[in-house]
Amino acid sequence: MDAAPTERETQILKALWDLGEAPVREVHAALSAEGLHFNTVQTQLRIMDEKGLVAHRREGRTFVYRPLCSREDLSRRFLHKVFDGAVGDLVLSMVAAERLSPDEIKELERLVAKSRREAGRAAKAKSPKRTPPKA
Amino acid sequence: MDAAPTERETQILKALWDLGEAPVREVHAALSAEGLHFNTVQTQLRIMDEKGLVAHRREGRTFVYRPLCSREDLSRRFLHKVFDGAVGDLVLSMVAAERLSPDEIKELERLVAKSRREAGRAAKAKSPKRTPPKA
DNA sequence: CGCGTACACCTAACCTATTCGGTTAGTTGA
DNA sequence: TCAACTAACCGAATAGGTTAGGTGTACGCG
Repeated sequence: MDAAPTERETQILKALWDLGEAPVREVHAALSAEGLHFNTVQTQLRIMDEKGLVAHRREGRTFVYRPLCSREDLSRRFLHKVFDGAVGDLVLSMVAAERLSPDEIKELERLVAKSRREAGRAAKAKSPKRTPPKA
Repeated sequence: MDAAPTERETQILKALWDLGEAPVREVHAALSAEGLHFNTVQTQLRIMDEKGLVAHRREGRTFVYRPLCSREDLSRRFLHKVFDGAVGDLVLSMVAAERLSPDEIKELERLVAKSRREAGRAAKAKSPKRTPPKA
């Protein structure tokens, strides 16, 4: 995906991240809190398909959609748009903005330490991991 | 600011974050790479003013603008929009998306450790901090 | 076969974002 | 005082996002 998802599209992507892969009906159901018309969701998905944000396959007579844009993609986009790629600044900003509790900060330390350990290995392997589900 | 800045508005905000405070002319100059018409920038700033994304004061005959929306604000918005507020997930995602070098990871560790140290103190004090630049 | 349901597809309507052209009105220097 | 400059203000034209109403078709059922 090259195009940046709009607000609504992001919402739909979120539903797909949870569902992994789903027909319009399920996406619509997952977004029921929004009170959108079925056709609205269907149209959005078709547009997102054209944009390359999602892909679909036929399952009998219905289309089953799956996301082509991950949270990482959005994170990267945001990072460069707002922080010009300075990860450190983003994290600092996060900590400042979210008033993390000591527990949360410990958790962060743990995560960072873990990724440090994995960094060495990942250099050689392909580091799969974060590719969304696939039913 | 309640409204989310659009793409262009984010770009203008970035210029203001760097400039701290500036008249249209300077913002326009800072965005010269975009080849925008002066009036375009001026109009955008007026709209952003109405939206509450920036504020202005008179300096003789010209308006001097300053940002009312910080990087933290956008970070928070993004965090909740995409990760439902899970900071840890965001950081993980960042690390995955940006292929951080061991050095960068060490830097992150340092930042997190520092904020941990500050968290203790901030608990008792009022934790000011949150006021952006001021020329 | 005739009907209701479920779905893909098309299109219209509306709203917002984005970009400028044109106008008006202070300021300055000749 | 007038011409040139600069900046605020107004409005229009275009594009894209968002929503939903219709149409046509395949499917299962009495």
